[in-house]
Amino acid sequence: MVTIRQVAAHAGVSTATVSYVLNGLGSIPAETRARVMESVAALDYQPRHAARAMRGRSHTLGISMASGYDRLADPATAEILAGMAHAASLQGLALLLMPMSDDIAKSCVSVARSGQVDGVIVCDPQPEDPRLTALQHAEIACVSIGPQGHTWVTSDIRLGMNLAVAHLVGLGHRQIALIAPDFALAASDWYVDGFLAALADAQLELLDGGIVAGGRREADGEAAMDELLALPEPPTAVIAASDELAYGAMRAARDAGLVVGRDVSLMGFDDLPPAAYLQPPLTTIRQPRFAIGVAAVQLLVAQIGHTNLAESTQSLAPTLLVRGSTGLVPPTVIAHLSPDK
Amino acid sequence: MVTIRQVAAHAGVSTATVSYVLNGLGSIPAETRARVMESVAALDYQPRHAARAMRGRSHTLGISMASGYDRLADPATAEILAGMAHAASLQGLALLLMPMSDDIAKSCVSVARSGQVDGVIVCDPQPEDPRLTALQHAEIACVSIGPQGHTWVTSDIRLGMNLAVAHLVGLGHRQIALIAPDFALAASDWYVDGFLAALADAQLELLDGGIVAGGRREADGEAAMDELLALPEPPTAVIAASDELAYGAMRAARDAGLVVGRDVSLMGFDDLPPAAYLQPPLTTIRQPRFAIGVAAVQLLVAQIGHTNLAESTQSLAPTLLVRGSTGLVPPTVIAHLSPDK
DNA sequence: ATTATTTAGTTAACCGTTTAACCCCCCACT
DNA sequence: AGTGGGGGGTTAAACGGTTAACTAAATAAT
Repeated sequence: MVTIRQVAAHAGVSTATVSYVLNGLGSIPAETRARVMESVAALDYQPRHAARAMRGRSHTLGISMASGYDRLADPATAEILAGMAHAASLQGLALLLMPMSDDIAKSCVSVARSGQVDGVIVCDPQPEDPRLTALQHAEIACVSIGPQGHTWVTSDIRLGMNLAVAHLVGLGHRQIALIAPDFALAASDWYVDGFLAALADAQLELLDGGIVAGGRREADGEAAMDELLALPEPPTAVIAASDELAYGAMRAARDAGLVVGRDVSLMGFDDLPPAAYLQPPLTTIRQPRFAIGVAAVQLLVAQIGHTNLAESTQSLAPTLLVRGSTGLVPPTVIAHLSPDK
Repeated sequence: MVTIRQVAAHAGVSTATVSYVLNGLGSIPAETRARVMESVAALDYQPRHAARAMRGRSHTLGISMASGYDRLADPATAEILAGMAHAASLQGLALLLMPMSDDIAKSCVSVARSGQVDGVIVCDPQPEDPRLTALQHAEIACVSIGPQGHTWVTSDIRLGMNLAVAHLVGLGHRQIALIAPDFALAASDWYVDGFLAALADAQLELLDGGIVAGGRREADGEAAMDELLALPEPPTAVIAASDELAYGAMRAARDAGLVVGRDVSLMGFDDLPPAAYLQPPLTTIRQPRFAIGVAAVQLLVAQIGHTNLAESTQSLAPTLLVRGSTGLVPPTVIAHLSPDK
């Protein structure tokens, strides 16, 4: 174990000088600096992280998951994490997947208060998430992934809905329905609000029964689609608030004898890995997950430096991915409608 | 910032006593113990991680990625990570996504030597991976995900191949081909060896041209399948060494006018998220990714305790997932073959 | 009755850096 | 000659725990 003292002795200077050289502080002439660096190299010196962390910061950001680390296996979460890891690495920061006990809020705060991390990124924040209140109370820098707490970053769902509706309108659709997301989701209102706003933008009226309760799982999407298809005036296009709902909706449509993309258009929301492999490939709104991760790190870093815990939020733009599940509004439907109106 | 000294003063004992109580060491009577714990609670004391890490271990395991953190976005990697995080959390260990510079091997070793982590899990080890040699040279505990280095854990590819071949043989197939993986993969030999061994087990001969060079991407699988279908004696069943190759192979088969699962059977290897959503859903070999992550942590922890760096490897069993892309060998082919033999 | 052991603690020396405060020497300026 | 000011360092006090070594009293063993 080589210490800074040994390096100092080897270079014939004091430990302070070595420290200054290593941290680029103080006024050290090039000649001394070179001698010290030589000794560092010769002894293969590596400063102890724990010792430096005792004074300054740990240069580590914590990641807190809502319930268990099973969520990490979710491709969407993984992509956000990749963005965070990428951004952190660029700044020379490490990311810590914080260990957790039964009381997640408590274990999350204690890891932060122990100084092992300089701040925390809260993933999947629940409404009134106890982690957020606890972190805030302990005055620990934190950012949440999702609209919760005082500093957060999320996908601009409203914009996504606008993109989706605009795409369908551009294809001639006038009767567009929404399969709503799980209402337990923090951003669930945004889907509905965004949908309604987008309809208004396009000067369309909401179809009777045009918003149907969805949920989270594929089966929910299937049930919702069945409901929509049974409507007296069924929609020609359907937006599912998540890809997973769309999977189910697609099955329901197919089971009803409809060809998705021709007889009825269907859009997802998320762009999960299976989306491109469905038959037909799913037109969807891609969430800017990697960018969300990057932004979260940047926001957190900014917050750690300055003690001003000013609110700061960021909504990142999703993008439209046109694939095969959406198409021109079927002429038969138009014919059926023309005399109707 | 509450320190151990303040707790000691509050409880009317020395700091040593507080430390012993907190770590469950020494012989402290229940009465004193209780008094100390009360003070800890009253002052809301939280020991500094850096200070404890200066003496003992950091109770943190490092994760090193091959090139960049983009790999984290890969669902397969994510699932392994979830397993690691789960296992680590159970032991009260944190997982650190180590920051990295251009020279990954160097930055990986320096983080470990700085004592920020007690050991490293090396993901996606390349043949002759510089990280492994460097870590080993620095005598840092490490485990790799994949057959490389002295301690590793991986999926039992040979067993997987056996499962695959056995499944197809059970369906009556006798002419089975393999689309080989990227030969840059550390375990690439295992796929071919396992396939050959499984054929031998079933007392089948290798088809002429029955092993075709694959690769990594979907397009490679497509090309490989085209090649197989053009064979004078085409296989009735094909095993792709990865799901991604299978996606391409499925497309090629469909383009050739074949119904996968009826005219030709196709199997993947991995079970990635899209597999279940293909048309037909892909029969595949599910890699025990979560379990691999768990095992990696356990192996690493075992290695950290004892300084004996004994070799220790673990191959975890994959499982067969029967879906729609495999079926009974087509009768026409049997008819065609019967007189042939 | 004396010695050995156990119990219940205390004291203080670390662990390896950082950094505020200080020092000394040399040069320039008045 | 005296003074001021920087360059180029050094010294030593933190930082907040852990733990080896020690003490004092109580209990057990001989």
